[in-house]
Amino acid sequence: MVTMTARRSDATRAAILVAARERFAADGFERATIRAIAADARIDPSMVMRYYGNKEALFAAAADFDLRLPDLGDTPGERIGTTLARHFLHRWEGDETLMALLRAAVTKEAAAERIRSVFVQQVGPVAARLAPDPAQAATRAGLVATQMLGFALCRYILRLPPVVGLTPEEAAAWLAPTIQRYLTGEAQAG
Amino acid sequence: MVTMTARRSDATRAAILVAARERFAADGFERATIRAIAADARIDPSMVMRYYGNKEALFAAAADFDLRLPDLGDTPGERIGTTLARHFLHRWEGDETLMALLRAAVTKEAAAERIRSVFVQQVGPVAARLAPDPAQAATRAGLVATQMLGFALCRYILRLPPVVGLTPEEAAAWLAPTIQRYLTGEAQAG
DNA sequence: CTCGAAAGTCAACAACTGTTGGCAACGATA
DNA sequence: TATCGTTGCCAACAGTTGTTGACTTTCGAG
Repeated sequence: MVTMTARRSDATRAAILVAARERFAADGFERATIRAIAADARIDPSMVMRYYGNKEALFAAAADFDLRLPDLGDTPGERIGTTLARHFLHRWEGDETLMALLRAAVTKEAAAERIRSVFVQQVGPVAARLAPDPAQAATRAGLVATQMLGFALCRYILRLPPVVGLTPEEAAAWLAPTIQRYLTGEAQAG
Repeated sequence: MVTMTARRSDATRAAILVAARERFAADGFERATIRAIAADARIDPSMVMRYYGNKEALFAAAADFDLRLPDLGDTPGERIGTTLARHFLHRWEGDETLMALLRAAVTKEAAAERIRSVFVQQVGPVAARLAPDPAQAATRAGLVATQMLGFALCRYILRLPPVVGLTPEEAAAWLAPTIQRYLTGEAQAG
């Protein structure tokens, strides 16, 4: 048979991945142990090794994700900040992968590199299309990253009470003008 | 004699603290080992335990710091954003303690709690004095935290190239209007 | 039913961790 | 010089970690 048949172990593989994402998101890379992940998935630790090779590769599989930025082609210029702010918030609220990646990125260079590549490949092009000055597109994308990652850091990881207390709508309303200015506002000379 | 005399071991204590700050800043709490810190300080690991008790207490001693926010009493209202942005940047550029604290805060609840208390006790009062609406002072302080910690995260930890490439003056120029608006701008309803 | 690969279990390994207690060298005080 | 607290080093502990290999069980194809 040429077609890829579903293996009997697919359920186990998936359970490992779910447990790994949860543990990496909650504890970071080094505190999330293979034994704890295996216990959550109700299997033996050695199965994790068999199916994913080692801890690094397991993390790489668990932290694989996509920002899924919208096209923005038909978005009116002045609503870009609001649209992007809402999208980022929605993405963070619903996917543990992002928390796993951010927590690990602080102490694992490989995870930091992945975050960098996500911003270069996914936020960069958006900024390139919207920035009034192509030469500063990368800087503008970076500034957007500082605000969005900073918000996620304070809300989901550090859990600063005033930031946790904001509703997604309130948060988007505060952040939108910042994103809008970083992307399309006048350049700052310093 | 009542006055505290300098102990012969003060130099060692200080060397341990310097090495600990460097390692915690570079590697985070769990990857910074007592053995590595002791090696950097050119002493035996057991000395670290004798002088600081355990790893938690060593971290607490190494991560003890003060934001040293300026008074802002005689700062014209419209220059508050610029003044604060510059102050934060200057503080981050010159003190490894902040990096050690942020790196550890991502995986250590005790370190996250310390960051929270720093913002409540040091940024909160500033926001309370400047915010047009006292009820929203805490929210405004939290928003300032999202931008400043997010910038530090992207520049010093994730090392996003466009953010690393900014000069302190350029960075302050971009961030100042954001800080200004979060502190003194009109409230967002959501 | 038979059989062999796949799936899962179990025990152990080597390395590393924070931490401890014993013991030697030092240095000021008497 | 004799004494005693201070400073430092060494070796070891107990626990945890990622990882491995041998073993048994399961189950669908022939």
